Amino acid sequence: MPRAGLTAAAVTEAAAALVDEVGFDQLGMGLVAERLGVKTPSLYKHVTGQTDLAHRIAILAMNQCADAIRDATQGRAGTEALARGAQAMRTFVKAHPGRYAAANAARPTGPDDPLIDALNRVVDSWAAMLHGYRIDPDQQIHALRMLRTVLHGFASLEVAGGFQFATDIDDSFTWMIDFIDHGLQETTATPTTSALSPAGPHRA
Amino acid sequence: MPRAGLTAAAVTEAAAALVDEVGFDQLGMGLVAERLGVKTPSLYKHVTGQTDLAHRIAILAMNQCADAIRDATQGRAGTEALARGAQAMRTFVKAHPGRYAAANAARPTGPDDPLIDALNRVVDSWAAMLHGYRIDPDQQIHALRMLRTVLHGFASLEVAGGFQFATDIDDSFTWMIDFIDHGLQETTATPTTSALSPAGPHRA
DNA sequence: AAGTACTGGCTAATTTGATTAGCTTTAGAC
DNA sequence: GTCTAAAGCTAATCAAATTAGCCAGTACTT
Repeated sequence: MPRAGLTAAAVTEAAAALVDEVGFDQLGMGLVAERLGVKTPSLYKHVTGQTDLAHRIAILAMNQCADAIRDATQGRAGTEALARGAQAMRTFVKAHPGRYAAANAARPTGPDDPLIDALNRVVDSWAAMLHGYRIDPDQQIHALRMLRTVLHGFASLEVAGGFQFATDIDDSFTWMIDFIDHGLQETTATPTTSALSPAGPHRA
Repeated sequence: MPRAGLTAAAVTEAAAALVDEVGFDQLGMGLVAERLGVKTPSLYKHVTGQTDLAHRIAILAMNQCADAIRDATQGRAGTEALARGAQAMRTFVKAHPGRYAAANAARPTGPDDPLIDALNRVVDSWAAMLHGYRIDPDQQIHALRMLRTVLHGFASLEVAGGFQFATDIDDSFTWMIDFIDHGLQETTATPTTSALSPAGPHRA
């Protein structure tokens, strides 16, 4: 009987494809093994267990997501980079809902977890997109967190089927990104006082 | 041997308290039973199983969240309602991370699932908050989705420990809400052309 | 080409946790 | 006081992950 010739990476790929189809919460060693034409215990020669496998899917997902964003924003800046980066992110998540869910569920195991590097690659891409906006350095961190919040929030809600009417969702997304874009431009252009805090964040 | 006097609601409450402490992914019938001073199989007299229990936690969570937002925004409008409602939401999620996670994981079982009502109560609150902004009816849906996106995204990232530096997170949140508030005011005030689409969403 | 060590995959056994079956006794109605 | 429906219990069942230990295929040496 010939061998399957598996490897940790191959198992991870198969599992990632699986969760994209059946949902992350349906991940099981049995299903992965079946898909690879192998018996369940064989998987343990390549991954230490289901937890490890989920963690590997998360790393794969974040790196692929980072690649997609990088490719989409290469050589662009400001508004255009934001629009393309955001679209790339959303497209990736819609195409790979299961591995995105895995990425959200994963927790770094330590300070040198490759998952952290992968996450940082994504965040760095967004930080780069913001450079085109000449934002006050003090506000960079807040703008970056808002970007993460918005992109993660939208992807997360959409994947979870959180939006009632499937129609118009594309419109809502571009509307939202446009809203952010306008606001970011005003952040530097128009000193304003805030109604929420005495000296609002929109000051230049 | 006296009875524990349990009920479906009591089991749900105990389970909700449990997941807030140990995390939603640690939910288990054994832990819930132990906390109630009862043997595991006894729980099945009140809930049909773990899936049902998680679903009940989700409904409880959404209703409590809706209550919190309603109480915080009663009689307020516009900027103030937005600021208070958003803070109420965030406060609730930080106090009850486990049940919020349960709410995110839950899927409605049918068209008349109480979970849908609970979700709608939250969304309605936000829609009410937006009324203070005199937004073009065509854009209401987009603004509402943005609000959901932002509030859910932030809560979700924060609960997951997604923000690296714990300091400044309060500042980031108010900054972000302030950013949204300014943008929403401009949405009606300043007709603008969009860089992303020929006729942008910021038109009046 | 044969020998050999390593490694991948298998079967069988173990463990953990959810769920079900069936019994016993309480709490409330009459 | 008795009677009935339901609450809680113990014991049994089921499903899925994981572990133990065996055997064969691969690759490397000579």
